[in-house]
Amino acid sequence: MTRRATLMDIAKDCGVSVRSVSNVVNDQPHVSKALKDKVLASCRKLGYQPNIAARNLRSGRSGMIGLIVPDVGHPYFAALARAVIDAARDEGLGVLVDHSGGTREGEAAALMRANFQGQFDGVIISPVATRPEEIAEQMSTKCVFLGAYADQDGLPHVGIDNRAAAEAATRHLIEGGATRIAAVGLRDRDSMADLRLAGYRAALEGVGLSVTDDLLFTVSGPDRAAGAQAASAIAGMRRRPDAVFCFTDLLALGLMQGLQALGLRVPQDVAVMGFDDLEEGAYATPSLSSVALDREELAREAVRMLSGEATRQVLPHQVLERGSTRSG
Amino acid sequence: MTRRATLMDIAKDCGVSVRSVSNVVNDQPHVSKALKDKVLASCRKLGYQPNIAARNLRSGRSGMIGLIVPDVGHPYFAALARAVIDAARDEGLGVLVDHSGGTREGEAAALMRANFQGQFDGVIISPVATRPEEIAEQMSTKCVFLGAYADQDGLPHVGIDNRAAAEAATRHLIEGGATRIAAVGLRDRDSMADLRLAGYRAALEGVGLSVTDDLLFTVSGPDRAAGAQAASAIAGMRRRPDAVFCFTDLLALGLMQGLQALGLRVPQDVAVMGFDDLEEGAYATPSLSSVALDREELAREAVRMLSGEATRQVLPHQVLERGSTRSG
DNA sequence: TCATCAATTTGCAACGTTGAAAATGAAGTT
DNA sequence: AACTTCATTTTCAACGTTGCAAATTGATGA
Repeated sequence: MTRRATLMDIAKDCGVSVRSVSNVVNDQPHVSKALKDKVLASCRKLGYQPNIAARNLRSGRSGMIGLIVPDVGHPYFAALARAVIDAARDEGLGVLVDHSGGTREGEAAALMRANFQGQFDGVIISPVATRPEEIAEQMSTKCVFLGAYADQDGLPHVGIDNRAAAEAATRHLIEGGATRIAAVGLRDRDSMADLRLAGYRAALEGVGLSVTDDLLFTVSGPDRAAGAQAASAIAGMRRRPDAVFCFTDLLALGLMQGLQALGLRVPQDVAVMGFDDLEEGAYATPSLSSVALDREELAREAVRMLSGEATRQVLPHQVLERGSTRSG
Repeated sequence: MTRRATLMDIAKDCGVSVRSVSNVVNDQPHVSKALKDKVLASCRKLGYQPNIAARNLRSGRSGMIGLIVPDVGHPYFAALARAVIDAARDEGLGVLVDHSGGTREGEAAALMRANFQGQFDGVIISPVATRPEEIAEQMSTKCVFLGAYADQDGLPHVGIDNRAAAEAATRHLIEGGATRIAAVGLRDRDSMADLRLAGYRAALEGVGLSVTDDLLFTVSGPDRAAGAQAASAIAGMRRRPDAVFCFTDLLALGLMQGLQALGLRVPQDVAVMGFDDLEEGAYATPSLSSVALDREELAREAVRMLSGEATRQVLPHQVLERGSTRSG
């Protein structure tokens, strides 16, 4: 195991200056073909690999971005991470992934690590429990926020119009004939949920349906178990809803499974609408209706924003009708 | 926007040498309390953040490891990534995640990026289409292989005994009363699948059941769709199997959904066994029996192995009986 | 032939940190 | 008083790269 070759080794081998080798390696203009060939041959011969740390030190950039999500194991964020990694790759960037657990302390810790860990060329973050202004303030690198925050002016941000999307989703249930529609989601501190709740409200009020508290179910987590729990609560109601709008697909999947285990049919007894368009939802029984967005576009936009000036992108969404809301 | 503070700034501010500041920042022994206090106060005052690139250059290590999986969006690898990130964090390491798509070219490209992208302190990789020796050969960093490769001597490797696990899973189906058991999985180039197939064979032969080719289904991909496709094939068989062993949970989930859509009951008509213990399987209808391993332990072991000497760890597995194989 | 100019190549210094070893200084020993 | 010991602090020189500006080369035109 011998020392890695450096620019100087190549330079000596070729009998040229270190700087010239660097020029070749970095594809600078004004390099003669002869030099280039000679140097590249030598690089291959000696197995030259640039020392990224040195390059980073000198250039001040790292070629890496950070991605902070609540939980990479969660299907939604897994899909998001994939999209971000692909988008970053297209820009020649690597992605260091970290997760926060979705708690305030967890997010604070992840931010610390991001500040400390590396010189990121930027950080993409999906915050849950911490306000973007607060995050931007304590970060030493440019941050782009991914997801859905209402009105944080000036902070770079990519997402969809959650309120409008939730309203459209709820309206879809109404158009399917539902008249008593429950909402299931997180509430506490989660501004995304607030927006979706507002959309749900707006849809009901838009057709003169009243929103009563007994139709609102706050869940304990963003997972299937929480959805299943909501299912028991809903199945046991005196006046059972004929449709449920879940703020995320994972909740909806847990809910569907719970309802069915309790002998209710989806969508005949209860229609179910999710949000996120997880692949898993398309394969559930019945397949889950959901709100979709273009994740790849979302990721590309976020990565682009890290190096650009734009600060706010609202991407389109789409309500997908599948088995869980298909009447008849 | 002013320049970031460096060790030298702190040194000047405190009237001590740069090296002393470094000593404090790095918690070296033999630092007087007075110096330490003075320096730390100054660091806070000037908002000092160490320059990681410089540190990396000087120390020759980066505090980062690479993780290369076929697809971070795949639930199994998403869960794995989470575990690796957690394990790495405990060692003070960050994880740069990349995916290969599971093809030979994709893996080659990911390896290139890993070699180039950064000076990793190590790379953890779950190869699919490329042989570990081949990978180890072209990597400039230490690699630990995650998953299940048969007999690659000397290469650091963590996994379970796939053959034994598959045998146990199949035996579980036999003990449930199945006599005609199909196997569904990838075949091509995927040595993990080979091992599982071998285990399946061994279990059948162990009780005198013959393994016929019509019971072996090769799928086109590692996803639900492929499982659903297998379902049609199986449902349409002249002599239909009474149980199916799928080499992964995702296949099993697609299969179950497919079978049910075709009017077959699981497990009454066909019992289904998966492999991987995805959270999703526990919430399927019926819940999916599967082979489990301790992912956190797997990840910890892999990370540990990057800095250690050990080269081979076989972790225990466990067959979980759930609804999809529960008779009566 | 010589000045001019563009294309190509080079030297120097710095990026911010840490390893190695040397210097300092206080306390203890002979 | 001279010598050792030990904790603490400092000096010096890299680590491998690239920005800058200057130097060299070779060709062109006067």
